[in-house]
Amino acid sequence: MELIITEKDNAARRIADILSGGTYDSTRENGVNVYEWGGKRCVGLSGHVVGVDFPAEYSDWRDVEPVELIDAEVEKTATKEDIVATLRILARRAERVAIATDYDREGELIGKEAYDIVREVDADVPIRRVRFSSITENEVKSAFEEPDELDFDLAAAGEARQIIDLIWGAALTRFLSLSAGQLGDDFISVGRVQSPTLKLIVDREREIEAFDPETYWELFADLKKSEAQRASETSSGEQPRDDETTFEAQYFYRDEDDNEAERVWEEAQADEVYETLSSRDAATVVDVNRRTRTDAPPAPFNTTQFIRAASAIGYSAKRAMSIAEDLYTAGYITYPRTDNTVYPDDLDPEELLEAFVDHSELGDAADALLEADEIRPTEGDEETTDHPPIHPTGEIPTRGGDVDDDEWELYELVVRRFYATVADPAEWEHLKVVAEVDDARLKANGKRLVEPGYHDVYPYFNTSENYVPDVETDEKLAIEDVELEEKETQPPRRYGQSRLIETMEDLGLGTKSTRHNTLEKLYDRGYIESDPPRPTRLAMAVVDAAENYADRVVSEGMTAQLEADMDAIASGEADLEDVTDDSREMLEEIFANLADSREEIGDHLRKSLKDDKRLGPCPDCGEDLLVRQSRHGSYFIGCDGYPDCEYTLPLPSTGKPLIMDAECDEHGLNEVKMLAGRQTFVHGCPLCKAEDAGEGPVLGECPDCGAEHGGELAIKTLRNGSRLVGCTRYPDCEYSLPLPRRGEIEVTDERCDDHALPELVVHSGDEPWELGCPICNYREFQARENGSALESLEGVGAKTAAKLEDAGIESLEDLTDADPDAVADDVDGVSADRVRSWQAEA
DNA sequence: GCAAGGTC
Repeated sequence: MELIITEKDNAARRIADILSGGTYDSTRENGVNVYEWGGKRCVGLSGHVVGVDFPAEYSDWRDVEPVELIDAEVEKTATKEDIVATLRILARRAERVAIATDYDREGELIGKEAYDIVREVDADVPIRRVRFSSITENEVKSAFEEPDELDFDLAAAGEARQIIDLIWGAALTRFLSLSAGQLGDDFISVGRVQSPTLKLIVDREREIEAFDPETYWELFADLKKSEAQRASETSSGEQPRDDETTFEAQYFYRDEDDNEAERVWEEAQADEVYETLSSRDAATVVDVNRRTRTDAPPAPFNTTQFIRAASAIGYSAKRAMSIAEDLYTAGYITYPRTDNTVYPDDLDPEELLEAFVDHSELGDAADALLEADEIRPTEGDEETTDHPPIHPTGEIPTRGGDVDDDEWELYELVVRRFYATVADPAEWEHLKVVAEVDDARLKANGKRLVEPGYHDVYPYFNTSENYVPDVETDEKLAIEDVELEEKETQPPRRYGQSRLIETMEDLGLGTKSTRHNTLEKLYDRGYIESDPPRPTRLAMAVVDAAENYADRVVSEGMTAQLEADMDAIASGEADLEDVTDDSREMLEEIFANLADSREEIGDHLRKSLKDDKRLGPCPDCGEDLLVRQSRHGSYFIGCDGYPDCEYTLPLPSTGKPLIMDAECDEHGLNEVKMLAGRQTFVHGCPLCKAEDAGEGPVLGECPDCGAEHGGELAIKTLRNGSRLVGCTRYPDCEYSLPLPRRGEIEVTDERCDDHALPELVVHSGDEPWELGCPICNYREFQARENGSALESLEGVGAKTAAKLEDAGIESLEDLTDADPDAVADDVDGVSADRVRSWQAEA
């Protein structure tokens, strides 16, 4: 039996189809598809099925100094066990093996991983490598007729990357996370690709923050071609429409470098020009310049250009790729992850166009394109072996049936881009007119699309025209209206997602398959927010720290060097050990410098984390109000002065709060926006909102003002639907407690011994849960949020603290009262002696 | 619970 191994199931099925002439049988082994025919079996991997990692003894972040990771062993372990197991079973029965993974570096490494798995069960079976850059009958068949050998050097280049990325990423990520005490879900990550990408965003933000706007003036005049002149030109003698004779011209002058400049930097000078222009009735045309420009059709889609085009019609990078993935899996478009911008020879554009001619929406354009004498597609700069550029397969989905509207929209984009690549160039006519008023000059730039060319089939680019009438030199134009506009220079704009992805590609950061994921990662890590992405203070602190101590990891130079090293490994000029050893040495040096600065770095990071949550001063005590999250996931605003100050404000139940720059005039608090995808909305000042609260059932006396003024606590519902327990004397008394965002709240008859408030039960989902007394509930939460006091003890981290809490020891007091032996029995990995030493410490 | 790279 011959075993054929591909990179993914989809490719396995298509190759089986081609090689078997459609006669293959499909079976499942271990939940993995296997395609069988005439003595052959074809199975698809799922990309990498093994991954690199450190041995288990390095997995506890607190027990291992990050620097130790540098020289730790790096193991390969199966990450897709079912596929690895299936591969082993199939390999045992194979007499020959063909590795048919993707034709690029990572494909070679994935092939090598499969090779190693096969070799474990059979040391002798012949293993060959077949390479093809698109899954078409010709390419696949000829590849299998001339099998080649696996390129072990190329695979080793990929392995070097894996090892270096793991060591640098893990060691520095752990160092920063530990220095700031950010463990668990909120770790602070660093990596060869994510950090330089983050630095791009942070650098731009620094420019924006440092930007100092300057005032300047621009002058415009409406010029009108005289009626008489116009009439004499129009043979029919009919009056032209007014908007066809009037056009806007802008004042300009020559700067020191003899370039045309429009901005006037001195007000006095602007006024002077304004006077000149206003004092005359007419301007004289001194120059007319007409030229035609050819506007070439765009190159075929690679991943980046597809994302860019999708983003121009309103799709985020993530959404665009997810839809492209679905269209690919369903067979409507080719593989969406590609660097290639040159169609392969196998692609017959005419044949593909013919597939569309009968289609109700896409047929006319295809018909028109087929009328051309010769069809020659455009080519981009990048010709690679990985996959063809993204194009339609010729299989057309039905709109509203096979695909929904969004999917159709992106499908149509891919089809029309293909159309554009085989369409004619467009032609523009540019007309530049310069007119003079005394020594002041005005110019107008007109443009007209004279040959729409590819724009007819690809309507996604801006083709708006700017009308300037035909005029002749020395012609007099009436000055109708003069305007002087005061403007300010603008800071540079933030990068949008697609612009970032393009820049990453230019800098060589990430790959076609990972760039959009890297952006998502930055969002997940709390480094960027909103779209276009804006960096958080945390992001700025992380980039600062990296720039100061590990410059390499925030520089695109690390990737450039790694690429060069990988090329050297691939060509046999270097080996994996040389390259990884050098890299380890560099990281050792970085850690030598980092050692003394751990606290300083941690302080800066912690401070920035707090800055990201700060809204302004607490109206009760003046400390900072911070956005916090309750144990149940809902957000609210609490005071940093807790427990001395128990001031809180509620937040809406939908979305994740984003603190905006805008401040409330009345309370001096930053306004809040709730990020919830399409339902994102601006909540505004949370204190203003709280003042609109509606009241529900009364629970009992207000602990703040009840004794003195008779205030009572009630469940209140705000206009936006969020709830809280607040005082009936609000706004005179601002005492409040948070409530969960979801579920019905039941007020039970049982009362809390400490606070005399009723216990609350929340009904949401299947199981009602006991919230208990709202004061106790909030105190418990605060204890968690502020970190357990137990963590202040020598050698107690979040994990141990949690274990102690589970055993009923929730405070230092509980600990000193406890019997050390009983604690040691209850808590795994804690000895009675350790408990005694904590008791002494407490 | 670290990275980046495949794939879903």
